[in-house]
Amino acid sequence: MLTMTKKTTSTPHHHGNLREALINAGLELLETGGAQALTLRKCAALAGVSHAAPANHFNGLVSLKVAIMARGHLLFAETMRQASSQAESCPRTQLIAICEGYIRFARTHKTLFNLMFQFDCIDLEGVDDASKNEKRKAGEESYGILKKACLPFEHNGGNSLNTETMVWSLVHGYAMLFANEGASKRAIPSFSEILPNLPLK
Amino acid sequence: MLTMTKKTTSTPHHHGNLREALINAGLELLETGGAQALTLRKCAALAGVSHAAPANHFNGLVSLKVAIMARGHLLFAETMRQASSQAESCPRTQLIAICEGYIRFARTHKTLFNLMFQFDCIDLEGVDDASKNEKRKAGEESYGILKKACLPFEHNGGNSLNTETMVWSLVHGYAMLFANEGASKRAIPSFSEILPNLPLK
DNA sequence: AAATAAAATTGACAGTGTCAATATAGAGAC
DNA sequence: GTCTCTATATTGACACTGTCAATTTTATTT
Repeated sequence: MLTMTKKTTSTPHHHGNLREALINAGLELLETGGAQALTLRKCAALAGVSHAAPANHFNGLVSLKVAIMARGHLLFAETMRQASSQAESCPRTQLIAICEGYIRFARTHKTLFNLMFQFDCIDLEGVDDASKNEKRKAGEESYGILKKACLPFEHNGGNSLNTETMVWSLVHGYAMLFANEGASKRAIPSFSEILPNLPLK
Repeated sequence: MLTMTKKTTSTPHHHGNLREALINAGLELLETGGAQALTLRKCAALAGVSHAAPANHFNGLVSLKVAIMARGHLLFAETMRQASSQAESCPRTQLIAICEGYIRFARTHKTLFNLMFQFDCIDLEGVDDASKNEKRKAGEESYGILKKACLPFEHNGGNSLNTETMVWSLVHGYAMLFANEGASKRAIPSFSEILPNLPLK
């Protein structure tokens, strides 16, 4: 008898889907224990496997981190999409809402946000292609939301790249510098107060 | 006989000035080997002492890192001061020069810059008071340069805090996002192109 | 010169990432 | 159904890390 339509994407061998489980474990450790709690061995333990099991799915800790960064960008994009959908359609209102989503994500997921936008970029030598591709794709998705919201505007000579770059720099710097509880000593202006008046196209 | 005028700030015991040497070693390791090369044991080895010697000067690795952040802010301030002194006195020219110094520092000292502006703030519980104070003071010094350059301008209702916050966010985000060689694929606008036109007071 | 405090050393311990060797489960071929 | 073979997971080891306790060395003070 032909066992037709047998699952081609069958759950692998022992665990089921360890790669996914390790990413989720990493996210959880990051949220609860901070950056230094993100450990290959802790992820493995949280997923219920031995300490060396992750090696079958990630070429070392860095590859897992890159996969987590990718996952973070998906959550990031979702936060901005949600903010956009709850705001009115006026271009400036939309842009502000998305930026506030940006900032809220940074505030809510400090450690993940920091990992995602690490400045001294992770050396991608030796990182899994899967993780790298996921990160690139998810990064483009999240950036695309901001980019789209900049399209109605014009800034410095009609080059839309100028607007994108200005807005992205502004919101990213604001999120980095002020989306921390520690900075609450000073009365920081809201983002809408520092966003320059952008003329519509 | 009175041994008057004996050095009150005498060089301590064995090493001479191990605290300073450890900070310098940390800076060097950071520049040459990246973030993960900054290790208590490597610093100790580079300073020529045993692996546990740093404990006499820093309450753990985090305290050393905070001291290194402080030192970084001094270099940061120096870079911006130099940029300022080499530019003409026109307010906007001054501001742009200082911001370009900001960006140049980020580009030149990627890992140090990242450490200095780590988003998920280092837990300062248990950090040496000396390191904490150094960092606060040096941070105020570097920020003061930018702040001063914002004074001639007015933005959104005469509140100078708005101008500072806008400019700082903008330059910091720009430095974070684009002061990396990896981002050179796209043609990024220069900073002066994205700095909005700020009316003078 | 003796006593005291500061600084550095040594040794140990629990974690960490990573590698090699081994065991095991599932997939496909017959 | 059985047999291979590959993917996956385990175990054990290694070097390296931060940190602690005990000890020794050095400098200052009395």
